[in-house]
Amino acid sequence: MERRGEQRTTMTTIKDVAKRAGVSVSTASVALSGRGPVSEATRRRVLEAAKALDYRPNAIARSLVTRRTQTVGLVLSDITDPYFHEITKGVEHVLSAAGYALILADTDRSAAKERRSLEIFEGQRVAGIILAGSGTEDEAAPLDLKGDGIAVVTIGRHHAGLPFVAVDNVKAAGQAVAHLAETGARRIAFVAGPEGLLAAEERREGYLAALKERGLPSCPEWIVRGDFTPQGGHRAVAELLERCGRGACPEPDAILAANDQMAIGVLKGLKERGIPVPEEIAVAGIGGIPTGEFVDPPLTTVALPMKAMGEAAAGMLLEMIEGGRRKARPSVWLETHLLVRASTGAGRA
Amino acid sequence: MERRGEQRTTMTTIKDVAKRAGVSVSTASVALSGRGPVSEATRRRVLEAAKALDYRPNAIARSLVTRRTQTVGLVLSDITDPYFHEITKGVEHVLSAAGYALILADTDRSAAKERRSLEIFEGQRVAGIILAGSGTEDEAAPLDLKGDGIAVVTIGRHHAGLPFVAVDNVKAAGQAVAHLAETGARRIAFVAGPEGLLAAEERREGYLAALKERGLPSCPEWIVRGDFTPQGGHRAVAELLERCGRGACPEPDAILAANDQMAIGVLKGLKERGIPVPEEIAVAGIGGIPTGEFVDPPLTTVALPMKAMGEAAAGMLLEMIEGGRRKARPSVWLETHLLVRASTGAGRA
DNA sequence: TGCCTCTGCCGAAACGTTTCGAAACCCATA
DNA sequence: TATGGGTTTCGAAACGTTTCGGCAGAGGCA
Repeated sequence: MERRGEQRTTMTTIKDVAKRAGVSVSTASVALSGRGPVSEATRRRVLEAAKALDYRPNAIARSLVTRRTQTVGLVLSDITDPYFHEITKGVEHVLSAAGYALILADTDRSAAKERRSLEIFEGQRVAGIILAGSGTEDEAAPLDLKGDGIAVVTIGRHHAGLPFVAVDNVKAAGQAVAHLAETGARRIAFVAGPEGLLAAEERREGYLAALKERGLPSCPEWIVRGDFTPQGGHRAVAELLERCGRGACPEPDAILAANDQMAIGVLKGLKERGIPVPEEIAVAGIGGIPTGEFVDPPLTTVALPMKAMGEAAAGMLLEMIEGGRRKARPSVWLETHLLVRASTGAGRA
Repeated sequence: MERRGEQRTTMTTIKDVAKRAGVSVSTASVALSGRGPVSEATRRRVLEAAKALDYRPNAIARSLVTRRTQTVGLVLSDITDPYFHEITKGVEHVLSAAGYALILADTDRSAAKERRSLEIFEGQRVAGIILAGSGTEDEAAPLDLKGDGIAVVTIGRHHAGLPFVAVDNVKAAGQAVAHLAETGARRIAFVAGPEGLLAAEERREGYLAALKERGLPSCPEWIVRGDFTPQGGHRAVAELLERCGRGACPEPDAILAANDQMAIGVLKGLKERGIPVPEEIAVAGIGGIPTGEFVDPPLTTVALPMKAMGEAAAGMLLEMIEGGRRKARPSVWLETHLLVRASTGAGRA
């Protein structure tokens, strides 16, 4: 029998309101929504009754008949990653201002959990879904959604054949390399992100392209893989210093990390070894997370407009939901900008 | 007319499944939920049909008739504040494992937005609500919820007459003071949190109590108000150094900040002034946010078990929802623990 | 006065489920 | 062949809304 909970949700219904106001249910509905013609007198009576009874329309019943909900789902790969905080904030602001509820799902970077979350969203009949964070494998699942009338927008997954909000990661990495070069770096190492992750690969590509473009030397030993965490950056710097110098490659005079989190780990690693930053090795990241300002030395980075990305994605989604098919859905590229701080700055040759 | 969206959600319904399997709707329902007696043969046919049609039960319709949803709301005051990240993660994990959807609301520390979020939650008929982050004013609104059968658990708001998960902030501040004293500090300053915020006041109280208990001097000029942000901590240290030394109070030899964010701001301020930490002034925080490990010097802090708090709150809520009135609802206090790092450590007298 | 139009209100149907009581079926027993 | 009991299936009602067609009454015009 599986006798579960007693959630006796006996809140007041529109029927109660109608009775108290002495009108039919349909009239009450019309009066409350202001959708049809009602005399001023009854309108007032209904509103009064609703207030007196503390009536709260049942969104569930409403959705059932209108076949439309005021909820959207946000899927992200790890709510603990600073990258998502501002995104989430932006999304939440736009949605709640429009009267939508935000359902959050954290996939822990697991494709299975992502799939499951999407199923729950479908069950809830969300009006739309925002996919943030990186599908590595399994780009098929989100595509399935297109079938059943759920609007989808992705953030930073511009390859999936869905409308997206993104930044140019190739260019972002290029900005960082350019800046490092301008401050005198000649041997720039790179701490890459997790394999197969789109943003990570693009930044790597941008790094290599920028080296070539500027005629800077490149060396396979200067590229070491991380996992987008500070711990990963910390390990990476150990590996980097160990393998360079004794092999064919000389030690780098700058390190670019594919995200800020790793850059912060790099700083910590260098400090532990007593290597002065930026005098001996300059360090830069990509991301622009708030913490970067407070580490030592403060971190130079290429800032991504995260909050704007969240807002843009939510805005696009709302247009798609409320505008129906008529609205075009222009994906958008947002600009990144260099944030120079001390980790590449003063004291440098 | 306000002609809105075209969200034509024409997904397959249980009726389609029933037709394909050649049974009635009610039989299909029973077969799918495994709730009543069905012959093995029809059960299989129904399941097959459901799979073939990619049937996804409509949670909305289900909720309407069962008068029960599988959603819970989480209200927090600022999703950007690291304090909430682990909490949110813990909550999400427990809920999604139980098949519940998490609706997120960010109040931006505004009582009006909190009230509005709660109204939306009521409209959605969430099964339960978790209130994290600090209601300063307006503790009445959450209490109203008790009326209409929505379970409520608070995190860190143990004064509101609702079941709660909390830490002993007084004791936490005491732990920090004790540690500072043990490392030789005699003149401990305090960067307080925002006025009226419960956790902030308790930590302040704990700081004062601990000073008294250990016979350490206290001085009103050593207490300066912050706002729980790094910028606030940064400003606070400026104010502190300005007002002390020239007045009646000597300069402090340690600073305890009411949260880690402010402590990080304090570190930055001291560094800018060339004051060595911990040699001249030791610094500690309360919170245990990840960033603390990566600032310079790494921050000593009293760690709060944030993820466990989220998990505990979600667990309690589920018990209340599924267990009905029978279940007792024991509020819980979780333990804090000191995390010693360099900001109070080596190099100290 | 009679007819028409407009305004304001109402009843009923529908949305997609679950659940409950009753009908239908099967087989065994009398 | 009837009766009975147990199993399986079915039909209908219900959940709380919105929406649509229609109906009553008021007012305008001839």
